[in-house]
Amino acid sequence: MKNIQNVPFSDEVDLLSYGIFNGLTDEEIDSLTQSMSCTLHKRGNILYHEGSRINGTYIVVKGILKIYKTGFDGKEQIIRFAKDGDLIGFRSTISDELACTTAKVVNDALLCYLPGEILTSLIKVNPEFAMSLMKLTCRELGESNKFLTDIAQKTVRERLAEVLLLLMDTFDLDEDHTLQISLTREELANMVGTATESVIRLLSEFKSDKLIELNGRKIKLLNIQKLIKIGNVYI
Amino acid sequence: MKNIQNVPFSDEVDLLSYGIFNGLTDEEIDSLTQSMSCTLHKRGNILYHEGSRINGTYIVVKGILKIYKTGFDGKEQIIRFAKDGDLIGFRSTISDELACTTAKVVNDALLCYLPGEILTSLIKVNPEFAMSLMKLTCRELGESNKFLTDIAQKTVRERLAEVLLLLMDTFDLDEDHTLQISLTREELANMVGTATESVIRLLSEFKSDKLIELNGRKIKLLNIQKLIKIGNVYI
DNA sequence: ATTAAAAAGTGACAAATGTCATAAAACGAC
DNA sequence: GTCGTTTTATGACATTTGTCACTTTTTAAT
Repeated sequence: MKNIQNVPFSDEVDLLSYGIFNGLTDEEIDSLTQSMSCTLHKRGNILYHEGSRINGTYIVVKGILKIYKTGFDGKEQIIRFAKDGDLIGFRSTISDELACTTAKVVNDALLCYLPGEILTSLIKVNPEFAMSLMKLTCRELGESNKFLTDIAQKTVRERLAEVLLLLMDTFDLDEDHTLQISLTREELANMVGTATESVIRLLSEFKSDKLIELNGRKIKLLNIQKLIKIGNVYI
Repeated sequence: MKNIQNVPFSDEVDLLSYGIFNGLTDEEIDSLTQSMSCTLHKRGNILYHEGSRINGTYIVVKGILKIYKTGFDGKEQIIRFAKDGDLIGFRSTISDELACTTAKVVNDALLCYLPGEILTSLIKVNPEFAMSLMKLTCRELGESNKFLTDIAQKTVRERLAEVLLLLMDTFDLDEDHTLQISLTREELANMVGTATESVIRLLSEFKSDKLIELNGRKIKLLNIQKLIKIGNVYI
């Protein structure tokens, strides 16, 4: 099992570079850094399962994870991705519920674990941090509600276009206008909320329509304006 | 315009009866009560619109509101209902974003408005309150993600059964096993995420199958076990 | 390099759901 | 109570989307 590997030098992780920790005093940062334990995780590794008890939060220092729920028939629904600087798992810790999602490593990741007591004591001691965390959660809630509405009302075609744009916003394009993240067709389907075959067919259509270019899992966006129009994406 | 009516006696509202304010000191409660302004709102009244700036939160003392988003083609998607003891609007206030939903009165409501500065100062001064509010938001986020997955993966039939059960949990049944809230077919459709006609047809089916009884907008649940099974609702 | 497993792609078809048109019923304002 | 409006209901039909079966291609492990 070399899927997880301990990383001793947690002090080399600069918490202050992540906006969320901005309001902390030097002592608080030091103490946090001491309480953290950092680990390297390989692609495919599952950090926690839906239904398990997590008592803390992971800071994503490097890498990408997908956060998904499993439907009653076993199909995944990807809720969001977590990347550098994101916190994961704190929702369950704070709400004092079991994990309602599974977190799986998509790109090899360096993660730092912060025990729940440290997190909650920090919330109680530093109101600015509490406020930041709350802001974060509220924004996430806003996004979740927006996506809920889209899934309920938009067609698969619209949602696929939207998801491509969302991936562009989240992971950027390289110099070649290619999405910096590569997902399987199934994973795309699990974001869009549709069948894998539908994604395959629609991607081919988009390709025929010169909106994108496909090269294995690499997707190059050729006509973003048109994608925005197709996806009915505003702002 | 008698849709809104001022209510002078805000001190008659007992904040402590709402769990969220439990951690507050007597002085904090007093000060909150002084800062509150309470109003009576008639059915149909809109408290705030999606895209507007709200700078505060409303405490629902009595009544029911629906919280919904409007899709790009004007169709409503109901996100949740707010009832006695619920807080609404604080998401935008805290995340410092425009309202991402509209709040409309479904059953005449008594609402108390708490200005944003009071809310944020309370968060900063009382960590226990901050924690409660965060817990609330995290739970809401969990629910939103769950519903997102359901809409993405379940059939309309399953979702309708689920929504009926959700309404049962939220608003209870009366002695007659009838849902204590009455919604139009269109509103049900806007919860389920489907067309009004589909809801009408499926309700008729449920009725034929002796799962429910219909009497105008009153829905009587005859076979909850079967509804749970149809909706694939666990726990 | 070889090979097994996973992923991508395609066609045919079925099922679910939305749309439109229209009629009947219920509701609310006056 | 009456009238106009909204809601509910129903049928016919089109469209979207999912499912299944199968082939080809890609990927990853040895």
